[in-house]
Amino acid sequence: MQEKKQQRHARPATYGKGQVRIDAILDAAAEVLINQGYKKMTLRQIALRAGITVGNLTYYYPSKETLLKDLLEKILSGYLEEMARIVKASGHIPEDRFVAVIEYLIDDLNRQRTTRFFPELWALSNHDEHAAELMEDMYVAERRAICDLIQAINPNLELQQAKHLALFVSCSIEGMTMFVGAGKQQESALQSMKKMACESFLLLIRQTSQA
Amino acid sequence: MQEKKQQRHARPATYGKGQVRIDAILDAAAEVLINQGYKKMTLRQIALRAGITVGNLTYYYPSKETLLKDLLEKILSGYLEEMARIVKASGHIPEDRFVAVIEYLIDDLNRQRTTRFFPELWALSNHDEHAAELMEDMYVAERRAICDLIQAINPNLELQQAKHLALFVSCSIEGMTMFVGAGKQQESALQSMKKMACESFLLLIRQTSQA
DNA sequence: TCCTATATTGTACACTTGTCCTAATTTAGT
DNA sequence: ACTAAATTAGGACAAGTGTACAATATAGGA
Repeated sequence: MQEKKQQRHARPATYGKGQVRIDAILDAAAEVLINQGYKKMTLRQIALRAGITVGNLTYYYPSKETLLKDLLEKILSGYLEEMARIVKASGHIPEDRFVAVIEYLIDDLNRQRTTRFFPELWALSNHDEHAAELMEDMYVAERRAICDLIQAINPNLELQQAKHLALFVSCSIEGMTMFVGAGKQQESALQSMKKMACESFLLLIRQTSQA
Repeated sequence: MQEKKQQRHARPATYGKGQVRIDAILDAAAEVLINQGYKKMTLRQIALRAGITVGNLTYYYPSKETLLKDLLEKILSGYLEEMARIVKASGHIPEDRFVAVIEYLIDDLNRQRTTRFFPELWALSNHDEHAAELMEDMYVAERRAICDLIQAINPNLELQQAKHLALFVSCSIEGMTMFVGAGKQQESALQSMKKMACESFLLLIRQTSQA
């Protein structure tokens, strides 16, 4: 039962000041990544946004690689925690909980932070092994949560079927990132997508039968 | 009835040699983009892969921006042409044609070229206006094709409904890019996704009623 | 063959990148 | 106040970036 510990790659900050700095650095890095893209996410831009010097930045993060690791871990774990919160907070009727999760995920596309970050992550994980691992971990957890809900809705499903359904559901929603939400289509489209997705997924889950 | 002309941004090549060079440059650029990502898509890498010098490269493309334009236009128009070919080649029963298109799009995810290129494009279009326009043009055309098929399947649908359905279908498939196909999940998952997608989409199209 | 536009090379430039290093400043416990 | 560790600033570095340009080589019609 190994717990995946939240390990920081930054220099361990002993004074309070250092801890604040590290947070500021990661926040600044996230802003730059989201507002300007990974290509322009340079140490100097991050330092500028964080209000410190490059020298100070490299004191906490001796390499850009470690900074990127911490940044991705922080952002991704944020999404996972929020997801877990939604699952817990929703009622006890499986259908309702499923719909709550779907609607949360789709509503999240209204945040520019989301619609800009994930394509960067996907592109990054194409050629960055560590980014790929972190991304995989997050989606595995997301699919597991969705899979549980699916099995609660239709207990007759085999595990493999439920897993494939969860994968399909996850894909369908992630695919909206580039097209729906923050500054892309009209608001009505997002509402329409939500309705369509929920109805379509529930239909698919209920009517899928054992092999 | 304006025709969007396929305009090259490269220096017009008068000799045959020049035309061959431009093709080689774009092919090399595509390879580098797909194999190493946009960040490493440098003029020197492209020139190396194309077997020419940087000086020669900048003779045809005086700026990296124009090279990127031609590259994206070439790749995207390739996908659009292939898509149009599939639509034309499929039978005359609407359902069959729809399924053919869906299956083509999903099967295409078996090409690493596809699963690597599109995330790069999505990330690029986050902060590159021109990339965003080209991408939008392609997806608009794709959705129009899907929308036509949807209306053929269920003529009772209002245009807006059909458009939203097409958007949902397109999103669902694009979302698979990061998770299914070339070196991601097992082959069985892709087959399962194909089956699920077709059944689910057809169900959704048939049962959606007028507002 | 010769000649001119085309194609190609090699080099140079100004700029940005991540990383490194030393000196100065600040912190918090004694 | 003193001190040792932690933090910060500022500058330097080599490597890599896109771009510019003059010199050379090649193509293909006259």
